[in-house]
Amino acid sequence: MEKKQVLVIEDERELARLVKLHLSDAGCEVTVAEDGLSGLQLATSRSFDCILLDLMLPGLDGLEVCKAIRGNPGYTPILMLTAKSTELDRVLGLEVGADDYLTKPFSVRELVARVKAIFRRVEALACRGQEDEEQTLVAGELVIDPIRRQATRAARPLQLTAKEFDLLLHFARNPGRVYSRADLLDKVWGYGHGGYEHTVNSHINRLRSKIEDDPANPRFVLTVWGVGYKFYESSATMSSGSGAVHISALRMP
Amino acid sequence: MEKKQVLVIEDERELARLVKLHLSDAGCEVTVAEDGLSGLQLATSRSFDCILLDLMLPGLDGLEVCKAIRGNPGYTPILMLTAKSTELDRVLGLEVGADDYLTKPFSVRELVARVKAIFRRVEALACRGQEDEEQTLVAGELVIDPIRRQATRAARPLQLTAKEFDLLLHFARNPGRVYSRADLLDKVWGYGHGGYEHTVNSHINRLRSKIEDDPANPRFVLTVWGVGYKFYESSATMSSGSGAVHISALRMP
DNA sequence: TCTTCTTTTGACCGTTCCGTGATCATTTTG
DNA sequence: CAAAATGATCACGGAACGGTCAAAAGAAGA
Repeated sequence: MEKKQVLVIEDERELARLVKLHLSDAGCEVTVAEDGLSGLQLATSRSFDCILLDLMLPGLDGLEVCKAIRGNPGYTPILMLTAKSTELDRVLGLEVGADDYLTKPFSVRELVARVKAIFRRVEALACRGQEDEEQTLVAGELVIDPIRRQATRAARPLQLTAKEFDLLLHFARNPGRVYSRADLLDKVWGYGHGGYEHTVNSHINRLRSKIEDDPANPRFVLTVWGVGYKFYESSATMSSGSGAVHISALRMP
Repeated sequence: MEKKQVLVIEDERELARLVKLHLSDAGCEVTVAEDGLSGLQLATSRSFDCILLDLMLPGLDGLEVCKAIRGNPGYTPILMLTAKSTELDRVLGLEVGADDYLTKPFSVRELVARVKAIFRRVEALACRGQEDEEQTLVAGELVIDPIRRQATRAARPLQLTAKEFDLLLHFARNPGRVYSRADLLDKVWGYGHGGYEHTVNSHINRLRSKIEDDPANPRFVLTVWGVGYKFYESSATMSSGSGAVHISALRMP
Protein backbone atom coordinates (compact mmCIF):
# COMPACT_ATOMS: atom_id res chain seq x y z
CA MET A 1 0.00 0.00 0.00
CA GLU A 2 1.14 3.48 -0.73
CA LYS A 3 2.06 5.72 2.14
CA LYS A 4 -0.79 7.52 3.75
CA GLN A 5 -0.81 11.18 2.89
CA VAL A 6 -1.26 13.42 5.90
CA LEU A 7 -1.61 17.18 5.87
CA VAL A 8 -0.66 19.03 9.06
CA ILE A 9 -1.92 22.59 9.37
CA GLU A 10 -0.11 23.99 12.37
CA ASP A 11 1.72 27.24 12.93
CA GLU A 12 3.86 26.20 15.89
CA ARG A 13 6.92 24.95 14.08
CA GLU A 14 8.30 22.90 16.93
CA LEU A 15 5.06 21.01 17.32
CA ALA A 16 4.67 20.58 13.58
CA ARG A 17 8.18 19.20 13.36
CA LEU A 18 7.54 16.74 16.14
CA VAL A 19 4.28 15.56 14.68
CA LYS A 20 5.83 15.18 11.26
CA LEU A 21 8.65 13.14 12.72
CA HIS A 22 6.43 10.69 14.51
CA LEU A 23 3.89 10.34 11.73
CA SER A 24 6.73 9.66 9.34
CA ASP A 25 7.88 6.95 11.70
CA ALA A 26 4.38 5.54 11.54
CA GLY A 27 4.72 5.29 7.78
CA CYS A 28 2.98 8.44 6.65
CA GLU A 29 3.97 10.99 4.08
CA VAL A 30 3.55 14.32 5.83
CA THR A 31 3.05 17.75 4.34
CA VAL A 32 3.07 20.77 6.63
CA ALA A 33 1.29 24.07 6.13
CA GLU A 34 2.06 26.89 8.52
CA ASP A 35 -1.05 28.97 8.12
CA GLY A 36 -4.70 28.43 7.40
CA LEU A 37 -4.74 29.76 3.89
CA SER A 38 -1.93 27.68 2.47
CA GLY A 39 -3.34 24.69 4.31
CA LEU A 40 -6.73 25.19 2.76
CA GLN A 41 -5.17 25.61 -0.65
CA LEU A 42 -3.21 22.41 -0.26
CA ALA A 43 -6.29 20.56 0.90
CA THR A 44 -8.29 21.73 -2.08
CA SER A 45 -5.54 21.23 -4.62
CA ARG A 46 -4.72 17.60 -4.04
CA SER A 47 -6.01 14.72 -2.03
CA PHE A 48 -4.94 13.61 1.44
CA ASP A 49 -5.89 10.67 3.59
CA CYS A 50 -6.11 12.70 6.76
CA ILE A 51 -5.84 16.32 7.84
CA LEU A 52 -4.60 17.53 11.24
CA LEU A 53 -5.95 20.99 11.81
CA ASP A 54 -5.04 23.41 14.55
CA LEU A 55 -7.96 25.51 15.68
CA MET A 56 -5.88 28.56 16.48
CA LEU A 57 -4.14 29.74 13.35
CA PRO A 58 -2.81 33.07 12.16
CA GLY A 59 -4.83 34.66 9.41
CA LEU A 60 -7.51 32.19 8.50
CA ASP A 61 -9.11 30.49 11.50
CA GLY A 62 -9.17 26.71 11.86
CA LEU A 63 -12.94 26.61 11.93
CA GLU A 64 -13.11 28.52 8.69
CA VAL A 65 -10.59 26.19 7.11
CA CYS A 66 -12.60 23.19 8.21
CA LYS A 67 -15.83 24.61 6.90
CA ALA A 68 -14.21 25.48 3.60
CA ILE A 69 -12.77 22.00 3.20
CA ARG A 70 -16.15 20.48 3.92
CA GLY A 71 -17.70 22.85 1.41
CA ASN A 72 -15.74 21.10 -1.31
CA PRO A 73 -16.50 17.71 -2.78
CA GLY A 74 -14.65 14.67 -1.49
CA TYR A 75 -14.29 13.57 2.07
CA THR A 76 -11.09 13.69 4.04
CA PRO A 77 -11.07 12.86 7.75
CA ILE A 78 -10.13 15.88 9.85
CA LEU A 79 -8.56 15.66 13.29
CA MET A 80 -8.77 18.92 15.15
CA LEU A 81 -6.25 20.26 17.62
CA THR A 82 -7.55 22.77 20.10
CA ALA A 83 -6.08 24.75 22.94
CA LYS A 84 -9.03 24.71 25.26
CA SER A 85 -11.41 21.92 25.94
CA THR A 86 -14.53 23.89 26.59
CA GLU A 87 -17.70 22.23 25.56
CA LEU A 88 -18.34 24.97 23.07
CA ASP A 89 -15.18 24.25 21.13
CA ARG A 90 -15.95 20.60 21.02
CA VAL A 91 -19.45 21.08 19.76
CA LEU A 92 -18.26 23.66 17.28
CA GLY A 93 -15.54 21.45 15.97
CA LEU A 94 -17.83 18.51 15.39
CA GLU A 95 -20.54 20.73 14.00
CA VAL A 96 -18.17 22.12 11.43
CA GLY A 97 -17.31 18.63 10.30
CA ALA A 98 -14.26 17.46 12.18
CA ASP A 99 -14.02 13.72 12.72
CA ASP A 100 -12.06 13.71 15.92
CA TYR A 101 -10.83 16.12 18.46
CA LEU A 102 -7.71 16.50 20.58
CA THR A 103 -7.05 19.14 23.23
CA LYS A 104 -3.63 20.58 23.98
CA PRO A 105 -1.55 19.63 25.70
CA PHE A 106 -1.58 16.13 24.31
CA SER A 107 1.13 13.57 23.93
CA VAL A 108 2.38 13.00 20.44
CA ARG A 109 1.96 9.32 21.11
CA GLU A 110 -1.74 9.83 21.60
CA LEU A 111 -2.00 11.88 18.46
CA VAL A 112 -0.38 9.17 16.38
CA ALA A 113 -2.77 6.66 17.94
CA ARG A 114 -5.76 8.79 16.97
CA VAL A 115 -4.54 9.14 13.42
CA LYS A 116 -4.09 5.41 13.17
CA ALA A 117 -7.56 4.94 14.59
CA ILE A 118 -8.93 7.11 11.82
CA PHE A 119 -7.19 5.01 9.22
CA ARG A 120 -8.53 1.86 10.82
CA ARG A 121 -12.04 3.22 10.68
CA VAL A 122 -11.70 4.25 7.06
CA GLU A 123 -10.31 0.89 6.14
CA ALA A 124 -12.97 -0.97 8.03
CA LEU A 125 -15.53 0.86 5.95
CA ALA A 126 -13.83 1.10 2.64
CA CYS A 127 -11.96 -2.17 2.47
CA ARG A 128 -12.83 -5.59 3.59
CA GLY A 129 -9.62 -6.05 5.45
CA GLN A 130 -7.83 -7.77 2.62
CA GLU A 131 -4.19 -7.68 1.76
CA ASP A 132 -3.21 -4.53 -0.02
CA GLU A 133 -1.76 -6.47 -2.90
CA GLU A 134 -5.05 -8.21 -3.36
CA GLN A 135 -7.17 -5.16 -2.86
CA THR A 136 -9.83 -4.60 -5.44
CA LEU A 137 -9.56 -1.10 -6.82
CA VAL A 138 -12.35 1.17 -7.90
CA ALA A 139 -12.09 4.22 -10.09
CA GLY A 140 -15.39 5.61 -11.18
CA GLU A 141 -17.19 2.83 -13.02
CA LEU A 142 -13.99 0.84 -13.40
CA VAL A 143 -13.38 -2.07 -11.05
CA ILE A 144 -10.05 -3.87 -11.05
CA ASP A 145 -9.64 -7.17 -9.27
CA PRO A 146 -5.98 -8.22 -9.00
CA ILE A 147 -6.76 -11.72 -7.74
CA ARG A 148 -9.02 -12.71 -10.57
CA ARG A 149 -7.06 -10.45 -12.93
CA GLN A 150 -10.39 -9.21 -14.09
CA ALA A 151 -11.43 -5.66 -14.78
CA THR A 152 -14.99 -4.58 -15.33
CA ARG A 153 -16.59 -1.38 -16.49
CA ALA A 154 -20.10 -0.70 -15.36
CA ALA A 155 -20.34 -4.37 -14.31
CA ARG A 156 -19.39 -5.48 -17.81
CA PRO A 157 -16.22 -7.59 -17.84
CA LEU A 158 -13.36 -6.35 -20.01
CA GLN A 159 -11.18 -8.59 -22.13
CA LEU A 160 -7.75 -7.30 -21.25
CA THR A 161 -4.49 -8.98 -22.16
CA ALA A 162 -1.78 -9.51 -19.57
CA LYS A 163 0.18 -6.36 -20.32
CA GLU A 164 -2.93 -4.28 -20.62
CA PHE A 165 -4.10 -5.46 -17.25
CA ASP A 166 -0.72 -4.88 -15.61
CA LEU A 167 -0.62 -1.41 -17.05
CA LEU A 168 -4.10 -0.58 -15.84
CA LEU A 169 -3.38 -2.05 -12.42
CA HIS A 170 -0.24 -0.02 -12.00
CA PHE A 171 -2.06 3.15 -12.98
CA ALA A 172 -5.01 2.46 -10.74
CA ARG A 173 -2.72 1.87 -7.78
CA ASN A 174 -1.11 5.26 -8.27
CA PRO A 175 -3.84 7.57 -9.41
CA GLY A 176 -2.86 11.10 -10.32
CA ARG A 177 0.81 10.35 -10.44
CA VAL A 178 2.59 11.10 -13.68
CA TYR A 179 4.76 8.40 -15.22
CA SER A 180 7.13 8.77 -18.12
CA ARG A 181 7.27 6.01 -20.70
CA ALA A 182 10.63 4.96 -19.30
CA ASP A 183 9.08 4.74 -15.82
CA LEU A 184 6.31 2.54 -17.15
CA LEU A 185 8.75 0.28 -18.95
CA ASP A 186 10.57 -0.14 -15.66
CA LYS A 187 7.50 -0.68 -13.52
CA VAL A 188 5.31 -2.77 -15.80
CA TRP A 189 7.75 -4.45 -18.16
CA GLY A 190 10.49 -4.83 -15.57
CA TYR A 191 13.75 -3.08 -14.93
CA GLY A 192 16.32 -3.13 -17.69
CA HIS A 193 14.02 -3.87 -20.56
CA GLY A 194 15.71 -2.58 -23.67
CA GLY A 195 12.48 -1.96 -25.50
CA TYR A 196 11.39 1.15 -27.34
CA GLU A 197 9.40 3.73 -25.48
CA HIS A 198 7.04 3.77 -28.39
CA THR A 199 5.85 0.35 -27.32
CA VAL A 200 4.13 1.98 -24.39
CA ASN A 201 2.16 4.14 -26.81
CA SER A 202 0.79 1.13 -28.52
CA HIS A 203 -0.36 -0.48 -25.31
CA ILE A 204 -1.88 2.68 -23.99
CA ASN A 205 -3.69 2.95 -27.27
CA ARG A 206 -5.20 -0.51 -27.08
CA LEU A 207 -5.97 -0.17 -23.38
CA ARG A 208 -7.84 3.01 -24.11
CA SER A 209 -9.81 1.42 -26.90
CA LYS A 210 -11.08 -1.08 -24.37
CA ILE A 211 -11.74 0.98 -21.27
CA GLU A 212 -12.64 4.38 -22.65
CA ASP A 213 -15.96 5.44 -24.07
CA ASP A 214 -14.24 7.81 -26.46
CA PRO A 215 -10.56 6.87 -26.76
CA ALA A 216 -9.82 10.22 -28.38
CA ASN A 217 -11.03 11.98 -25.23
CA PRO A 218 -9.91 9.61 -22.50
CA ARG A 219 -11.26 9.92 -18.98
CA PHE A 220 -9.07 7.36 -17.25
CA VAL A 221 -5.64 7.24 -18.84
CA LEU A 222 -4.64 10.84 -19.51
CA THR A 223 -1.77 12.14 -21.59
CA VAL A 224 0.68 14.59 -20.04
CA TRP A 225 2.32 16.23 -23.00
CA GLY A 226 6.06 16.02 -23.17
CA VAL A 227 6.18 13.85 -20.04
CA GLY A 228 4.07 10.73 -20.09
CA TYR A 229 0.74 9.50 -18.76
CA LYS A 230 -1.28 9.59 -15.59
CA PHE A 231 -4.38 7.93 -14.27
CA TYR A 232 -7.46 9.90 -13.50
CA GLU A 233 -7.75 10.92 -9.86
CA SER A 234 -11.15 11.52 -8.52
CA SER A 235 -11.28 14.04 -5.74
CA ALA A 236 -14.67 12.84 -4.64
CA THR A 237 -13.80 9.24 -3.94
CA MET A 238 -11.31 8.05 -1.42
CA SER A 239 -7.95 6.82 -2.53
CA SER A 240 -8.56 3.32 -1.36
CA GLY A 241 -12.29 3.58 -1.48
CA SER A 242 -14.53 0.95 -2.91
CA GLY A 243 -17.03 3.06 -4.69
CA ALA A 244 -18.41 6.26 -3.35
CA VAL A 245 -18.36 5.59 0.34
CA HIS A 246 -19.95 8.38 2.26
CA ILE A 247 -18.30 8.48 5.55
CA SER A 248 -20.65 10.35 7.79
CA ALA A 249 -20.45 7.18 9.85
CA LEU A 250 -16.83 8.06 10.51
CA ARG A 251 -17.74 10.80 12.91
CA MET A 252 -17.01 10.03 16.49
CA PRO A 253 -19.90 9.81 18.89
CA MET B 1 30.46 3.99 10.74
CA GLU B 2 31.83 6.05 13.58
CA LYS B 3 30.58 5.47 17.06
CA LYS B 4 27.54 7.47 17.96
CA GLN B 5 28.12 10.02 20.70
CA VAL B 6 25.46 9.87 23.38
CA LEU B 7 25.14 12.17 26.36
CA VAL B 8 23.27 10.85 29.38
CA ILE B 9 22.10 13.41 31.91
CA GLU B 10 20.95 11.39 34.89
CA ASP B 11 21.57 11.75 38.61
CA GLU B 12 20.74 8.23 39.67
CA ARG B 13 24.13 6.61 39.42
CA GLU B 14 22.89 3.07 39.24
CA LEU B 15 20.56 3.83 36.35
CA ALA B 16 23.20 5.85 34.57
CA ARG B 17 25.66 2.99 34.89
CA LEU B 18 23.15 0.53 33.47
CA VAL B 19 22.24 2.74 30.56
CA LYS B 20 25.86 3.41 29.77
CA LEU B 21 26.59 -0.29 29.79
CA HIS B 22 23.86 -1.20 27.33
CA LEU B 23 24.39 1.73 25.02
CA SER B 24 28.08 0.90 24.88
CA ASP B 25 27.09 -2.62 23.92
CA ALA B 26 24.99 -1.13 21.16
CA GLY B 27 28.10 0.59 19.84
CA CYS B 28 27.75 4.05 21.33
CA GLU B 29 30.27 6.27 23.02
CA VAL B 30 28.54 7.34 26.22
CA THR B 31 29.20 10.41 28.35
CA VAL B 32 27.43 10.81 31.66
CA ALA B 33 26.56 14.03 33.48
CA GLU B 34 25.15 13.80 36.96
CA ASP B 35 23.35 17.09 37.19
CA GLY B 36 21.61 19.54 34.91
CA LEU B 37 24.20 22.22 34.83
CA SER B 38 27.15 20.05 33.88
CA GLY B 39 24.93 18.28 31.37
CA LEU B 40 23.99 21.55 29.76
CA GLN B 41 27.59 22.65 29.65
CA LEU B 42 28.62 19.43 28.00
CA ALA B 43 25.79 19.62 25.51
CA THR B 44 26.75 23.13 24.47
CA SER B 45 30.49 22.68 24.48
CA ARG B 46 30.73 19.75 22.12
CA SER B 47 28.38 17.91 19.77
CA PHE B 48 26.45 14.71 20.43
CA ASP B 49 24.31 12.52 18.25
CA CYS B 50 21.71 12.04 20.94
CA ILE B 51 20.97 13.27 24.44
CA LEU B 52 19.18 11.27 27.15
CA LEU B 53 17.74 13.70 29.62
CA ASP B 54 16.12 12.94 32.94
CA LEU B 55 13.31 15.29 33.83
CA MET B 56 13.95 15.21 37.57
CA LEU B 57 17.39 16.57 38.23
CA PRO B 58 19.07 18.21 41.19
CA GLY B 59 19.83 21.87 40.68
CA LEU B 60 18.85 22.70 37.13
CA ASP B 61 15.60 21.07 36.07
CA GLY B 62 15.41 18.82 33.00
CA LEU B 63 12.90 21.08 31.32
CA GLU B 64 15.21 24.03 31.73
CA VAL B 65 18.10 22.07 30.34
CA CYS B 66 16.05 21.03 27.32
CA LYS B 67 14.89 24.56 26.64
CA ALA B 68 18.44 25.84 27.00
CA ILE B 69 19.79 23.28 24.58
CA ARG B 70 17.09 24.15 22.07
CA GLY B 71 17.90 27.81 22.54
CA ASN B 72 21.33 27.14 21.11
CA PRO B 73 22.11 26.62 17.45
CA GLY B 74 22.43 23.12 16.05
CA TYR B 75 20.02 20.29 16.51
CA THR B 76 20.55 17.23 18.69
CA PRO B 77 17.74 14.73 19.22
CA ILE B 78 16.66 14.60 22.84
CA LEU B 79 15.10 11.58 24.49
CA MET B 80 13.44 12.47 27.78
CA LEU B 81 13.06 10.26 30.79
CA THR B 82 10.11 11.12 33.00
CA ALA B 83 8.93 9.82 36.31
CA LYS B 84 5.21 9.85 35.82
CA SER B 85 3.24 9.42 32.66
CA THR B 86 0.26 11.60 33.42
CA GLU B 87 0.53 15.29 32.79
CA LEU B 88 4.23 15.46 32.47
CA ASP B 89 4.82 13.82 29.14
CA ARG B 90 2.06 15.85 27.61
CA VAL B 91 3.66 19.08 28.68
CA LEU B 92 6.99 17.69 27.61
CA GLY B 93 6.22 16.88 24.04
CA LEU B 94 4.85 20.29 23.39
CA GLU B 95 6.48 22.93 25.49
CA VAL B 96 10.07 21.91 24.99
CA GLY B 97 11.56 20.32 21.95
CA ALA B 98 12.08 16.74 23.01
CA ASP B 99 11.97 14.17 20.22
CA ASP B 100 10.75 11.28 22.24
CA TYR B 101 10.16 10.38 25.87
CA LEU B 102 10.13 7.38 28.10
CA THR B 103 8.30 7.00 31.38
CA LYS B 104 9.85 5.28 34.33
CA PRO B 105 9.94 2.48 34.96
CA PHE B 106 11.16 1.41 31.54
CA SER B 107 13.19 -1.52 30.39
CA VAL B 108 16.71 -0.77 29.29
CA ARG B 109 15.95 -2.80 26.21
CA GLU B 110 13.24 -0.37 25.24
CA LEU B 111 15.47 2.58 25.88
CA VAL B 112 18.12 1.22 23.57
CA ALA B 113 15.46 0.55 20.97
CA ARG B 114 14.27 4.14 21.18
CA VAL B 115 17.77 5.48 20.83
CA LYS B 116 18.31 3.32 17.78
CA ALA B 117 15.02 4.57 16.37
CA ILE B 118 16.26 8.11 16.75
CA PHE B 119 19.43 7.28 14.86
CA ARG B 120 17.39 5.66 12.13
CA ARG B 121 15.35 8.80 11.78
CA VAL B 122 18.37 11.03 11.63
CA GLU B 123 19.89 8.86 8.95
CA ALA B 124 16.68 8.70 7.01
CA LEU B 125 16.60 12.48 7.22
CA ALA B 126 20.18 12.77 6.05
CA CYS B 127 19.90 10.55 3.01
CA ARG B 128 16.53 11.93 2.19
CA GLY B 129 16.08 14.05 -0.86
CA GLN B 130 13.40 12.17 -2.61
CA GLU B 131 10.84 13.50 -0.24
CA ASP B 132 11.90 17.05 -0.92
CA GLU B 133 11.76 16.35 -4.62
CA GLU B 134 8.19 15.27 -4.25
CA GLN B 135 7.04 17.91 -1.81
CA THR B 136 4.04 19.92 -2.83
CA LEU B 137 4.87 23.62 -2.76
CA VAL B 138 2.66 26.51 -1.76
CA ALA B 139 3.25 30.12 -2.73
CA GLY B 140 0.36 32.39 -1.90
CA GLU B 141 -2.61 31.07 -3.82
CA LEU B 142 -0.40 28.94 -6.03
CA VAL B 143 0.01 25.25 -5.27
CA ILE B 144 2.53 23.21 -7.22
CA ASP B 145 2.51 19.43 -7.08
CA PRO B 146 5.60 17.87 -8.69
CA ILE B 147 4.30 14.30 -8.59
CA ARG B 148 1.14 15.08 -10.45
CA ARG B 149 2.81 17.82 -12.43
CA GLN B 150 -0.22 19.87 -11.63
CA ALA B 151 -0.30 23.48 -10.54
CA THR B 152 -3.42 25.13 -9.20
CA ARG B 153 -4.34 28.70 -8.44
CA ALA B 154 -7.02 29.15 -5.83
CA ALA B 155 -7.93 25.48 -6.27
CA ARG B 156 -8.38 25.93 -9.99
CA PRO B 157 -6.08 23.68 -12.01
CA LEU B 158 -3.79 25.41 -14.49
CA GLN B 159 -3.05 24.06 -17.96
CA LEU B 160 0.71 24.40 -18.11
CA THR B 161 2.95 22.90 -20.76
CA ALA B 162 5.99 20.87 -19.80
CA LYS B 163 8.45 23.74 -20.04
CA GLU B 164 6.13 26.14 -18.29
CA PHE B 165 5.68 23.73 -15.42
CA ASP B 166 9.39 23.03 -15.12
CA LEU B 167 10.08 26.74 -15.10
CA LEU B 168 7.50 27.41 -12.42
CA LEU B 169 8.71 24.48 -10.35
CA HIS B 170 12.28 25.68 -10.48
CA PHE B 171 11.23 29.15 -9.40
CA ALA B 172 8.99 27.93 -6.62
CA ARG B 173 11.75 25.80 -5.22
CA ASN B 174 14.04 28.80 -5.00
CA PRO B 175 11.85 31.73 -4.06
CA GLY B 176 13.45 35.14 -3.93
CA ARG B 177 16.55 34.02 -5.72
CA VAL B 178 17.46 35.88 -8.88
CA TYR B 179 18.27 33.89 -12.03
CA SER B 180 19.76 35.21 -15.23
CA ARG B 181 18.36 33.90 -18.48
CA ALA B 182 21.54 31.91 -18.96
CA ASP B 183 21.04 30.35 -15.52
CA LEU B 184 17.50 29.39 -16.39
CA LEU B 185 18.57 27.88 -19.70
CA ASP B 186 21.06 25.76 -17.78
CA LYS B 187 18.70 24.72 -15.01
CA VAL B 188 15.45 24.20 -16.87
CA TRP B 189 16.51 23.48 -20.43
CA GLY B 190 19.62 21.58 -19.45
CA TYR B 191 23.27 22.41 -19.51
CA GLY B 192 24.74 23.18 -22.88
CA HIS B 193 21.57 24.18 -24.67
CA GLY B 194 22.76 26.44 -27.43
CA GLY B 195 19.53 28.38 -27.57
CA TYR B 196 18.96 32.11 -27.48
CA GLU B 197 18.39 33.77 -24.13
CA HIS B 198 15.43 35.44 -25.70
CA THR B 199 13.65 32.12 -25.62
CA VAL B 200 13.33 32.45 -21.87
CA ASN B 201 11.45 35.69 -22.35
CA SER B 202 8.85 33.98 -24.40
CA HIS B 203 8.27 31.26 -21.87
CA ILE B 204 8.14 33.66 -18.96
CA ASN B 205 5.60 35.58 -20.93
CA ARG B 206 3.41 32.57 -21.55
CA LEU B 207 3.77 31.40 -17.97
CA ARG B 208 2.73 34.79 -16.66
CA SER B 209 -0.30 34.88 -18.88
CA LYS B 210 -1.45 31.69 -17.19
CA ILE B 211 -0.61 32.22 -13.54
CA GLU B 212 -0.88 35.98 -13.09
CA ASP B 213 -4.05 37.98 -12.66
CA ASP B 214 -2.48 40.92 -14.47
CA PRO B 215 0.53 39.72 -16.45
CA ALA B 216 1.70 43.32 -16.86
CA ASN B 217 2.00 43.65 -13.07
CA PRO B 218 3.14 40.19 -12.08
CA ARG B 219 3.02 39.08 -8.47
CA PHE B 220 4.76 35.71 -8.80
CA VAL B 221 7.41 35.88 -11.50
CA LEU B 222 9.13 39.22 -11.09
CA THR B 223 11.53 40.95 -13.44
CA VAL B 224 14.90 42.08 -12.12
CA TRP B 225 16.01 44.71 -14.57
CA GLY B 226 19.30 44.10 -16.27
CA VAL B 227 19.73 40.77 -14.51
CA GLY B 228 16.92 38.27 -14.96
CA TYR B 229 13.92 37.02 -13.03
CA LYS B 230 13.01 35.93 -9.55
CA PHE B 231 10.07 34.28 -7.86
CA TYR B 232 8.00 36.02 -5.26
CA GLU B 233 9.07 35.44 -1.71
CA SER B 234 6.42 35.10 0.91
CA SER B 235 7.00 37.59 3.66
CA ALA B 236 5.25 38.44 6.88
CA THR B 237 2.59 40.27 4.92
CA MET B 238 1.72 37.21 2.96
CA SER B 239 -1.11 35.69 4.90
CA SER B 240 -3.13 38.86 5.15
CA GLY B 241 -1.46 40.93 2.50
CA SER B 242 -2.00 41.36 -1.19
CA GLY B 243 -2.81 37.73 -1.70
CA ALA B 244 -6.34 38.37 -0.65
CA VAL B 245 -7.94 35.12 -1.68
CA HIS B 246 -11.59 34.92 -0.93
CA ILE B 247 -12.44 31.63 0.64
CA SER B 248 -15.35 31.26 -1.66
CA ALA B 249 -12.83 31.20 -4.48
CA LEU B 250 -11.45 28.00 -3.06
CA ARG B 251 -14.59 26.11 -3.89
CA MET B 252 -13.90 23.58 -6.50
CA PRO B 253 -15.43 24.30 -9.87
C1' DT C 1 4.37 -28.50 -35.96
C1' DC C 2 0.71 -25.70 -36.69
C1' DT C 3 -2.59 -22.39 -35.11
C1' DT C 4 -3.93 -18.54 -32.55
C1' DC C 5 -3.39 -14.87 -29.68
C1' DT C 6 -0.33 -11.31 -27.86
C1' DT C 7 3.32 -8.14 -28.22
C1' DT C 8 6.49 -5.41 -30.69
C1' DT C 9 7.95 -2.75 -34.40
C1' DG C 10 7.37 0.37 -38.20
C1' DA C 11 5.19 3.97 -40.99
C1' DC C 12 2.07 7.76 -41.47
C1' DC C 13 -0.65 11.62 -39.99
C1' DG C 14 -2.45 15.15 -37.04
C1' DT C 15 -1.63 18.03 -33.11
C1' DT C 16 0.83 20.60 -29.78
C1' DC C 17 4.39 23.14 -28.40
C1' DC C 18 8.69 25.50 -28.67
C1' DG C 19 11.97 28.64 -30.67
C1' DT C 20 12.63 32.60 -33.50
C1' DG C 21 12.06 37.13 -35.48
C1' DA C 22 9.71 41.50 -35.73
C1' DT C 23 7.66 45.09 -33.31
C1' DC C 24 6.27 47.74 -29.44
C1' DA C 25 6.81 49.35 -24.56
C1' DT C 26 9.66 50.52 -20.68
C1' DT C 27 13.68 51.71 -18.18
C1' DT C 28 18.21 53.52 -17.98
C1' DT C 29 21.87 56.50 -19.29
C1' DG C 30 24.17 60.46 -21.13
C1' DC D 1 14.83 64.89 -23.21
C1' DA D 2 16.66 61.79 -26.55
C1' DA D 3 19.08 57.73 -27.48
C1' DA D 4 20.28 53.26 -26.23
C1' DA D 5 19.48 49.14 -23.97
C1' DT D 6 16.49 45.96 -22.09
C1' DG D 7 12.13 43.61 -21.63
C1' DA D 8 7.17 42.47 -23.26
C1' DT D 9 4.18 40.92 -26.65
C1' DC D 10 2.60 38.52 -30.64
C1' DA D 11 2.37 35.59 -34.61
C1' DC D 12 4.21 32.04 -37.40
C1' DG D 13 6.74 27.89 -39.13
C1' DG D 14 9.12 23.95 -38.02
C1' DA D 15 10.10 20.30 -35.09
C1' DA D 16 8.94 17.18 -31.68
C1' DC D 17 5.49 14.45 -29.88
C1' DG D 18 1.52 11.47 -29.57
C1' DG D 19 -2.29 8.76 -31.94
C1' DT D 20 -3.48 5.32 -35.10
C1' DC D 21 -3.30 1.37 -37.87
C1' DA D 22 -1.22 -2.58 -39.96
C1' DA D 23 2.14 -5.88 -40.46
C1' DA D 24 5.89 -8.62 -38.48
C1' DA D 25 7.75 -11.12 -34.68
C1' DG D 26 7.16 -13.79 -30.72
C1' DA D 27 4.80 -16.76 -27.23
C1' DA D 28 1.47 -20.03 -25.76
C1' DG D 29 -1.49 -23.87 -26.47
C1' DA D 30 -3.39 -27.79 -29.07
